[in-house]
Amino acid sequence: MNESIFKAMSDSTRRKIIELLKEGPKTAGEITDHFSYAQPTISRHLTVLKNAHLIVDQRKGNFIIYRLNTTILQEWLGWVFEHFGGGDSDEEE
Amino acid sequence: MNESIFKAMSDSTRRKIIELLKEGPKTAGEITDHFSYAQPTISRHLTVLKNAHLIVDQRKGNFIIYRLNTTILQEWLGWVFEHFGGGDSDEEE
DNA sequence: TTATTATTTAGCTATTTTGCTATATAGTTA
DNA sequence: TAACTATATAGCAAAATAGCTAAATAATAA
Repeated sequence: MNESIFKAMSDSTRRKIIELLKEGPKTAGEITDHFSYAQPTISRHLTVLKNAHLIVDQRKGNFIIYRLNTTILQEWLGWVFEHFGGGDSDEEE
Repeated sequence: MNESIFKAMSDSTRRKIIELLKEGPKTAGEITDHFSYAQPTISRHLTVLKNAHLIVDQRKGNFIIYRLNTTILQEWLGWVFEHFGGGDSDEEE
């Protein structure tokens, strides 16, 4: 569950896609245009992000619009901080 | 640079190792004992974490002591938050 | 020096990942 | 219906990952 998010996040192209979608929803084509990879390659990256529930898609005529799933992203950030932030051996004031 | 950290973080065993080391420094053997993987397998995970500079090692006689590199971890958390936290389309108050 | 202990490194296999091209699908337009 | 557009899926190849066992290394102890 978190596992699929970490895996999704471990690829730099996918991280860039997430940053793109922070600006707002975009079609698959618009996303593809930001990269120099073939269209199916980006499509599969989108699938990975979708399987991790980090993004959500919605058909609109011919296009498919992707948008960030803010909730999941925030939850993940929360989890990451809980587990890796604070509470070190050496940092006490 | 960040890439190697994300890759290191994308494996659940390595994340557990980091959580272990948050309790304090441990020898490779102590770390290994927490898992059911063969000792060389854990050793390689430690190498991955070391290459990402998330942990640091120090020989002490026969043993090798691993400790968390708190600085790098904090930096990474900061980066993650900068890039993925806040600033959504939908969340304004 | 030899043996023992803790750990890493080498080398192998199976699986997963990431890219590609070619093809299929869904929707729109003529 | 036929053609066109946007996107996904299939299938392949190369590379990376994660596990294993066996062997090497470094330090200590006898």
